Amino acid sequence: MNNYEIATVIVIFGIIDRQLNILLVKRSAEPQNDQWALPGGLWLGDKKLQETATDKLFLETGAKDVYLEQLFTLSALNDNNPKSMAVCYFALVNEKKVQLREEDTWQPKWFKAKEISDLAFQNNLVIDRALQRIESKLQYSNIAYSLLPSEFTMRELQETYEAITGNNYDRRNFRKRMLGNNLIQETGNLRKAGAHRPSSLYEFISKEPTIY
Amino acid sequence: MNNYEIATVIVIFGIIDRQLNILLVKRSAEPQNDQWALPGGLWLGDKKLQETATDKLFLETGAKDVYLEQLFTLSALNDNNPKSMAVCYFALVNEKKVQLREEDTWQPKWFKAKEISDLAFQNNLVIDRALQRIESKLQYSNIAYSLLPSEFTMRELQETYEAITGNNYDRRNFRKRMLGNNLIQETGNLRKAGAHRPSSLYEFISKEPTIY
DNA sequence: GAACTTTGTGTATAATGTACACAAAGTATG
DNA sequence: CATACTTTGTGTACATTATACACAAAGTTC
Repeated sequence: MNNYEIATVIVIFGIIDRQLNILLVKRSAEPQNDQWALPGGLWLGDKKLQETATDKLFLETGAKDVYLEQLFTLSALNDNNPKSMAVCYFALVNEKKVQLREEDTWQPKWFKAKEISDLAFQNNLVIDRALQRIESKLQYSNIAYSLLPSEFTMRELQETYEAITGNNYDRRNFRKRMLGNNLIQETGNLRKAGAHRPSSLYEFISKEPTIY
Repeated sequence: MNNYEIATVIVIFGIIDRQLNILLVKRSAEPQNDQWALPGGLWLGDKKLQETATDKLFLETGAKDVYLEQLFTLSALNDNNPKSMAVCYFALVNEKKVQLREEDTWQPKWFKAKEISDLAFQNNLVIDRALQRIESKLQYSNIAYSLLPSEFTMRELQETYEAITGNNYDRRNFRKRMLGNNLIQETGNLRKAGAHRPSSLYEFISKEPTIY
């Protein structure tokens, strides 16, 4: 009777070498065979939308309990089918904890966010919106917890922020801002890491995703 | 083969007597017969999603070229059908320019936002998110243009803001803030309206919807 | 022309954000 | 084991922004 084509699409962010990366997979099917694209899959209606995205995220990265938020929904994603639509998400994962899927076709790979261009299926639009969203939420929410280990140094936190926004912050002011936000606290532990004063370790007070 | 049920749902805001109102329609079909609900309709895939919402908005209110923004997408809106989903929008209309549809069943009616409760189909969730979104966008965007006539007094603008946020602002500081935002400007026209000094009229510099 | 009502404006203070320099706590080296 | 080295940790002066607050201006009404 009808031929709706409903997909979920995820922009998965990770930080590698102080740079914001996005996970892409290579398509091994028409249309757009052999092109890199955002991971995603069809929604069959057998579970909730968000679960479909969560499952896909786990499949590609093995990541669980990470920050995942809906971005928006696009129609006519596939030019050939006006009844196609995509519900788009973005997720933040700690790249070091992640185990990328290793299989035949559709292998995932990290790409620097700044260097991605000319993807098919409006993927660039989705990425742009995801970048805007992550940057603005960084200012007032705890979403960075999902990119970092449970304990981290102030410097690591700062480098995470800098990777996302592209700015450089003053070390002293950054510390004041973060501690003033009441989002993180000292754990009491120290980390000795070289010929210098050891650093205090911090943690996010809450790891509940902030919705608005 | 499949039985997807894809709907668009719109939270239509208007201001009446300095109070934020939301347009509801009464259902005249099962399920939830005779209950008030957010206006919406099925997406048939014959046009883009946003157009479906625009058309529905026009049908209910006669409003065109108003601010309309996507909120988010919900699955399992209809408990009886897991393959149902709703793409939710919110819109801002100038209540005085609006001509509500007057027909048999499904007649629309304004309700004060604060007094709405216990709607079906997760409608309360949708309204909550719409309220959060409109309030936060008000702070840095021009979306209020859609609630006001093209020329308005500073007081009318302030009352609009107060109706939405529920706050009272200092007249002088509000004026400074608004003029500092570079969103509005004087038109040069005055309005004489009673036994007092006439008021300058203002307009939004741009009426392009601000996306982020 | 006196009373009344709303519009329009400036200034002092508080709060916040930004710029910036030096001491503290370790390790490595001779 | 004293000195050099490197990164962490902290305080203060300044600029910018937000907030509180009072009086003159421009009309209408009586």
